Amino acid sequence: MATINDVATKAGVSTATASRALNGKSTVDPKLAERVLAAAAELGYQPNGPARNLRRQETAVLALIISDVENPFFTSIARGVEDVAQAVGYSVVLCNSDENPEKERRYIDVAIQERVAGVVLSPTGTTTNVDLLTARSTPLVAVDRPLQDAAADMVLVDTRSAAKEATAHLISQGYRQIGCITGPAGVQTADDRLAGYKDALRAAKRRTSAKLTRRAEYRADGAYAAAIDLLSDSDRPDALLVANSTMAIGVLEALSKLDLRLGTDVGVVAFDDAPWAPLVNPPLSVVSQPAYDIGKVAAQLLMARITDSSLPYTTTTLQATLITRGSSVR
Amino acid sequence: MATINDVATKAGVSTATASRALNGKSTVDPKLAERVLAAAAELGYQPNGPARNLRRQETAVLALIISDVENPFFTSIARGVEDVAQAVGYSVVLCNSDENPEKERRYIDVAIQERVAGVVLSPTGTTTNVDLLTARSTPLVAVDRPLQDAAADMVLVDTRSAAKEATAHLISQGYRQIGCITGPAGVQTADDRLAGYKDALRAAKRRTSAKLTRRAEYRADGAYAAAIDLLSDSDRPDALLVANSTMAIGVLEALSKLDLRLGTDVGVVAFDDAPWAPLVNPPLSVVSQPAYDIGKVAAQLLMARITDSSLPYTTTTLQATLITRGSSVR
DNA sequence: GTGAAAGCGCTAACAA
DNA sequence: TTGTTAGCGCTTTCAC
Repeated sequence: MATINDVATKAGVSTATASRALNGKSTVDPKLAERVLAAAAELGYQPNGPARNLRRQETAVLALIISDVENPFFTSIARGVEDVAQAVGYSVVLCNSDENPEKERRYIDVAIQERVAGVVLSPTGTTTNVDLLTARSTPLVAVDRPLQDAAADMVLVDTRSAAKEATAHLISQGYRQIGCITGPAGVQTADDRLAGYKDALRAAKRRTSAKLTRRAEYRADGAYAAAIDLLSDSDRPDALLVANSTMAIGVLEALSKLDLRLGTDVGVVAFDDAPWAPLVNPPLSVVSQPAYDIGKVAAQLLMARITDSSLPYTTTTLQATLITRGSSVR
Repeated sequence: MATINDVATKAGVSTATASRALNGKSTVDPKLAERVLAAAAELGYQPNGPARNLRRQETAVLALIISDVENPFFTSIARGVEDVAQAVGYSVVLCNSDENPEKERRYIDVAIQERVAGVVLSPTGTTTNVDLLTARSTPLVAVDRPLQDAAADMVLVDTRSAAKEATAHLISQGYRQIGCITGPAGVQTADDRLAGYKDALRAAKRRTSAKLTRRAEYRADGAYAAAIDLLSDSDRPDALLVANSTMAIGVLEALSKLDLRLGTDVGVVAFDDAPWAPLVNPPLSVVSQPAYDIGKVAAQLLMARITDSSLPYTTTTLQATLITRGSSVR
């Protein structure tokens, strides 16, 4: 493994000059610079990242800790973060906390230990402890879910009013008993979507009933069980607001299992416009969240704060849009 | 930022002892060790990763370079890799090459510069240059797609015979004109699936015709265009083998656009058992690849080679399984 | 514009 | 069992 010393020797200059040339500093004789570059190429020189990072006390790496790599919503965020980071020469390391606070904590530790330049985090809970990050003043942006009074920028979606709008849409389509399947209590997006659902019922002077709402992990299987439970009742709901697209899969499976027709027997609107949503029969109505933009904005905020740590903390709230398709029409 | 020196001072020992205690070496007096640990906790000590990596000349990090984060097939692989790595205390950084050889090269550079312990790569092409890795003897495992005579383990899927089996299934179901939509030439999985398709036609003494096959990027939009093109012909195919699940989305959109009924008008079998596959109407028949296991095996091979670099290179070929559902039945 | 030299924080000889 | 010390590869003063 050629080091910068080897390159310097080969080019007949000091390591200092080699370093300057390799980093494109202007204060170096073009002839020398060329010799250094040539030597580096010839030796197949690759800078030693750890050494550089140690010396510089900083890295050009962002950590992106998301709660579920297998959820298209989060991978879209990842794309947004990555595109911004790439453009300014930063790398992104993706860590999957799997909705597991323990794993999340481990990855935060790793991020600190590797001295990453900044962290984008979709917290597993509002109580996620980011003090370690704050203590070392590692820039942090929370996405999708807010963090209780943390020193961090946040990029959120106005998911409560989106849920309200979606529910109001179901009401306007003539569904009478509208239920809701949402995520675990304490997960802000889950609570917000449930709240928005209730907002709409209240606005329409409908009674809300605990019998019509279910909570489950943000996964297909939990949603499947919840849907079976909800829809097996004789007084079953005739429409459902579903809190994300993985859950929607479980709900649609339940419908099919119970021989209930989507749209006709049970209207459905689900959060997240998964690529397959238009393909089911009838096509699935969704609340489309601007996932890519969330990632993009988050990365921009992070880069800005890396450059200038004195910036005030901001919360950006993006809008979601209701896309009505056949599944919410009688 | 407390350093190990601060911890040592606070505990009243030398840095060496502090280091040993922190790393759980047995050769240290339990009393002292305890004092060190207490001091570390009190100071909120977090080891400096770059310094440690520089000194140790190794990192407990694996790089996983995949060609599409938004494809469930690859995220399943990621889960497999991650689970194995976690279990032995390694971190995984996920890099998205986006089927772009340029990005792929950049990430390989990053992996080398950060001196990762090993790389799992789904190469964008067979010609992907991994010489840099080989030169520094960084352990490498290629997944999904083979690498031409590279010093690497490989974990592949017998996708050619799976394609043959899927096509034979379509033939047995009475489809007469079977077409194929596959990925770009030069991408081994794309070529293999096409070859398997032809194998089956040949075995059934059917003529193969270039008019029935199309190539496109492994994306929904490309497959959509290809399907529209293929199915608009008066002599259109009455069944299609589709090379992955993102493409399947495009194909199903095309079917719907052209008002052709899945299964009845056009039988379809697609690669990859996406979570939504059972939900379309009729449910989509698929070739299910053991993605999670690919990742798991790859990580195990990598860990083994990190431990013992003299191991012979192996190629593991896993089987795919045909899951027939309604979309391939008349 | 260039070089000599210090030092980032850590681990691992080597000595005691 | 513990401490002293060198040095991983790099960047960056500082002096010239």
